[in-house]
Amino acid sequence: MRNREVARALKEIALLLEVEGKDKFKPRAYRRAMRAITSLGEDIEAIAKRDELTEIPGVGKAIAEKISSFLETGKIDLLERLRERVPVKVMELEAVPGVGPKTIKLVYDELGVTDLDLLEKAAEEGRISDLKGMGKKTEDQIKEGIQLVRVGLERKLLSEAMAVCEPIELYIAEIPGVRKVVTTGSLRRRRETVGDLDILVDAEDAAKVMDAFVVYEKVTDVSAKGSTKSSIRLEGGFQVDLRVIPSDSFGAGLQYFTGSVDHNVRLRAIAQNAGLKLNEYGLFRGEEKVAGSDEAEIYSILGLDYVPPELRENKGEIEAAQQGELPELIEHDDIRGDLHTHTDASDGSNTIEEMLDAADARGFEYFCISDHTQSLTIANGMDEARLQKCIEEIDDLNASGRWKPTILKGAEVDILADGSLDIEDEVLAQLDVVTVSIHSRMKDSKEVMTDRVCHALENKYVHVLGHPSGRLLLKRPEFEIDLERVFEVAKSNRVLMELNAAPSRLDLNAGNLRAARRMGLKVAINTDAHKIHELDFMSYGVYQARRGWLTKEDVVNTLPLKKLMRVLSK
DNA sequence: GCCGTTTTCGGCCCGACTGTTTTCAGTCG
Repeated sequence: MRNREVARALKEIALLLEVEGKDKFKPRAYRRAMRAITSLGEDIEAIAKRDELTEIPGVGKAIAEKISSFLETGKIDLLERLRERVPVKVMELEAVPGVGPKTIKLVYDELGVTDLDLLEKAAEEGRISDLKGMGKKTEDQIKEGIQLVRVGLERKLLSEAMAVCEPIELYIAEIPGVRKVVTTGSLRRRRETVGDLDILVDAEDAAKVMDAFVVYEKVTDVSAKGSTKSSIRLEGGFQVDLRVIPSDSFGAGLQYFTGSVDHNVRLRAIAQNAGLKLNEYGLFRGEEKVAGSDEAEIYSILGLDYVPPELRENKGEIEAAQQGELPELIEHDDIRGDLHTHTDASDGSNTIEEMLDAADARGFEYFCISDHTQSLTIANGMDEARLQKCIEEIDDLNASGRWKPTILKGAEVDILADGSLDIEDEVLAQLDVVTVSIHSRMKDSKEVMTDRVCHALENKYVHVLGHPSGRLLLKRPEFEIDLERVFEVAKSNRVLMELNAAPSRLDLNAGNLRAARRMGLKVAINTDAHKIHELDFMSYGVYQARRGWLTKEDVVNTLPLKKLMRVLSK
């Protein structure tokens, strides 16, 4: 996937145009296209190949040509020319909090600053505070910002962000006079990774909330404190914004701060066309507020069904909501079991009994044990003989009647270099759920990888393709693979796609899930738990499924056992 | 540069906060 590279190039063009300062709408257009591509979820090269770049909102003929050029040659003429005219490392300067295009232009024009080192030098020498419109405080802020960039402000996994968020929400909830605390932004939309927290508060006394918020124990820096809005940084640089919104505007605030930006821009345009105005305080006709306290009411007045936060990405949810065609998204309670878990028979941490106790405690109706197979030696993968023993052990455990969930016999079988499997068919034939996964040769070319996976899916004993894209969020990109072809082969061989719920994977991504759904493929949401507490990853899987527009009907582990077994008996 | 149930030309989201300003520009979300 080269989406990120393309987005980066467009952003650099936008910034350079802004620094040049000739036209302020052109850079805005490039930024809009950049945002659309960032949240695409589908491989932009595939879209380019289909000649459908201009279907991306914000991408017209001119930008489409530049994207094509970038994909083919790695270059964009305009960008090259801009870099010559404005030889400034805009991307690294822009990363400094508090520094935007205008500041970049100023320090470049007046001080010849072209990169982070020169910016730091200028700040250290006090030359920035001498500039018009700049002062000592701004200079100090820039110095601190440079340190933050150097430390590396990165996004957090959704799971980590939620772990940071929870105690802060509790802390705020206990401030006297606080009526409601909701975290909005990308966390509420359940994005895979989160850059900062946006907390919304309904309280009697805003000032009291602000005072308490900025002295939260883990605060290292207060970057803003006003009467309704404050920003802090936590240890490690994670930013948390807090807003206090009046009760009768709380729903509008929720809507506004949940975003996404593009979803909100569309919504405000719909309001405008209806002679209304939408902002974080409410929906207004002239001076009169027609909605504000209730988020759903805003959608309703604008003629839309309520759009769940996970869908608010301007990816067709507005149109669907207008036509009453939003899918009824899967809920956590729909899940009846987990089809991919590990025990200490391979690289899991808990015994099969411990895992079963945990599954029982979670009220599962069925539970599949699927340890690794022999090629994954590092994970103590099983050969046929050990797997055979496992199968017999599970028969005994089921017979014991000790656990409520029916224990399903499974394995996570390795796909070898040539696409064959590392366990003999006669053993696979005895398993209830055969999941196949790639764990090796992840740098294979797209062609080879796609052939490998498709070949594996043609084995008649295979039920599920595990973590189909192989990515590790913030760590490892997806491997090169033509998922569209994989989906087709899966469909004709009645193979299910896994949505791996591990928060570091969330594999498939939302765009892939939608594509799979469109093709009529069924999905299994699995935790891939290696420890008992990882069974709780299921929530992240459900969030991701919702982001991928999946309904209960699209997900096989919402089925009662009998129906599930019918799906699995190919 | 993009886009259109007012428009193929003429618009382009907007409010809070900060800092450096006596009334506003820049950044951020």
